Amino acid sequence: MPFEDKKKSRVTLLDVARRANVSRATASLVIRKSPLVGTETRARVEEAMRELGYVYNMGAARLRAERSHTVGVIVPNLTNPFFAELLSGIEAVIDSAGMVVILANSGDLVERQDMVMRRMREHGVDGVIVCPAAGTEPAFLHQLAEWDLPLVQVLRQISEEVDYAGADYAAGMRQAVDYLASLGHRMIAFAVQGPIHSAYRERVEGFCDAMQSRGLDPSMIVRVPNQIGEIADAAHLLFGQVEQPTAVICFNDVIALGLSAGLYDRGLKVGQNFSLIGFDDVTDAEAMRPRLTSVSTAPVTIGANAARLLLDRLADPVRPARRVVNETILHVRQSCGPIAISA
Amino acid sequence: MPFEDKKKSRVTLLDVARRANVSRATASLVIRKSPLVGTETRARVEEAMRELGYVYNMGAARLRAERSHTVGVIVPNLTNPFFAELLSGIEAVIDSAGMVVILANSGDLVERQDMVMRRMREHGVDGVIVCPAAGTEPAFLHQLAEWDLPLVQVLRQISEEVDYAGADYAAGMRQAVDYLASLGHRMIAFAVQGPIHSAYRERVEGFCDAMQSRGLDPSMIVRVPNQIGEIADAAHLLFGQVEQPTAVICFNDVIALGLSAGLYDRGLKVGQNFSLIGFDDVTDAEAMRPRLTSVSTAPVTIGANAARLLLDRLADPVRPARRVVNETILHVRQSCGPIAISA
DNA sequence: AAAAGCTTTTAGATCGATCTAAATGGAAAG
DNA sequence: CTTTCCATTTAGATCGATCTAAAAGCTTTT
Repeated sequence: MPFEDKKKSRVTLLDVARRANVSRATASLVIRKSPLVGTETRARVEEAMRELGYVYNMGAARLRAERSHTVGVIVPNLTNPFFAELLSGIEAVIDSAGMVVILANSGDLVERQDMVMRRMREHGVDGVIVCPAAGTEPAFLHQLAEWDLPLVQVLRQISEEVDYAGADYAAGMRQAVDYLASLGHRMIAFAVQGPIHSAYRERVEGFCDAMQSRGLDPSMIVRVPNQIGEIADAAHLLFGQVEQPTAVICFNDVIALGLSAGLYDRGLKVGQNFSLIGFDDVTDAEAMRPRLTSVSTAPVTIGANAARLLLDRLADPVRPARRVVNETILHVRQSCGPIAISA
Repeated sequence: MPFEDKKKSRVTLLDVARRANVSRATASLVIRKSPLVGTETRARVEEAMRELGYVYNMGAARLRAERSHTVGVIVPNLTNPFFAELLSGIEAVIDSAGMVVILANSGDLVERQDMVMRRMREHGVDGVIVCPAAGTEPAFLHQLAEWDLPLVQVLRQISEEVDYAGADYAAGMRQAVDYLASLGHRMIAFAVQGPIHSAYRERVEGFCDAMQSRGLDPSMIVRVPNQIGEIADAAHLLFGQVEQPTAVICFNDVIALGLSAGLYDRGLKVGQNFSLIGFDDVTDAEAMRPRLTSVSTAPVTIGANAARLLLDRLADPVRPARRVVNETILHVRQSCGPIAISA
């Protein structure tokens, strides 16, 4: 049994350098793939690294070089599959750039967001991708700029002067309204949910604009509960008004799933005597019956866009702010039918 | 305009110390809440920190103190809502311990898992929570132990000598089988999917044991496609055999959702002339129609358990390995009915 | 043979915290 | 009045990399 085992716990660059008969500085150049070192020397150092099982120490490197190869990501809610997909897109791009993601959940609370942001700074992240909690002030983002912390907003936009990646929600709403109108619907409701933020407003305004430009009444906006199990029971809200809708557009697919169940409970046949459109087009849409027609916002793509935006910003901190707004696509399936049958 | 702005980019502990008329060492003690410093001194230092807008530099601290307050989390697939919930449970506990999560996606590929693990080591994580990719060798985990990297397995277990947090899948299967049997079902199928790992085997074995102990035939195991859209079309696989099942247990809720659609397409009424049980009980289960009876595995809780296991391990690196296995709960809703009606 | 111009290598300072071991000051004990 | 003891405070080394500026080897010119 070798007694020299626990002696030196960590193999350092100095150990590698000694083994390869070069200086610490040269070994450092090899790691960083500098073109300055000779081919033969490089090979010798790499060999030594292998033999000793050397592991690069980011922490030490960061201290000197002021780059941590670390990106903070702050989302309001991890449980929501939509954010999980977003995160997946971010992670893939950040990973392929050789960096890692430090994750945090703001719970859509500005105070927690402040805390989390502080922690990110303490950990020395190179930049942050954040889906701002509802109620975030523009001052918050500008504060970060003040601190020289590169930042990208995703899904929700608070400030025009900061990079942003999202989807064209208003256009998505127009696609949904246009499609329903083309089927003859005139009484179209909009079922909304959750905290109020830019993405929320864009969808509501998109809905109103699209309705009004066709001479339709955009006032049938109903709020449904946040708990998925309670949405079905809220279907009656659609029919409390004087005018009865023949179709409903949902703020997201989860609402669509819930309302679909609620309409079923009331004996209505979705796709036949009532039409339903979802928003986001998460994977479940394909598995619903009838298959859900939904406006796809491609969260994975948005995440990837946000990550690329941040990488570009890191490369050039003074470039002007950019906005990458993804086109939405109306995915027509079976949950809508012509008004003729509906009536 | 003040010209002294860009001079000193970062406020260091030394700046704070000077401002408070103490030494760097004392200021350091204040940050770490050491009881050694006098009350008056502590107040003065804290005041100075506030005035200067001091931000703690983890990177520097870690270099000296050998603790990064960072935990690596490796999951095979972020897109899956189940893992998103798991992650959410982990994040909550890690966060409340004042640490942060570094996230990585192995894509269920052992080579990527190796890469990702290396990166975690480079970043100096204090420990790792990993849901091992299918096909991970026990040697892999022991290697990590060799490196003194504290580790917790979650959801899937590769080695008995390493902490593990999961659910009692076999018991969950027994609950499902017992329930269906109590309704009179004797021909029960099991629809499975995905890569083969310990959680997969535990469910299959649990199913077989439960069936056999009741004298039932456990051979009706069918594999369905991974793509959610294709599952519905695979419903016919259930009826290709000589013996026709009257009920099916699904490996997870996604399959249940898909098969439910497929059964609907074939004109079968789930809960009336065919029974269906899901597994995991993700939030969608409540919104399906008929409401899905499902075995709950509480991923958020499992995640929290894993995180606590890791924290305990960090506190005491030599304690014996523990296993925290969560009880499953059969959540009865409406997707199952007695055999009498089924037949 | 010396000077100039490359390419490659290196010593030593440095990043911002923590740790060790010792110093300081004041109160209590002798 | 000295000595001991306790509570605070501190100087200086240290963690493991990177950076700067200069040195060491080369070849090529003059």
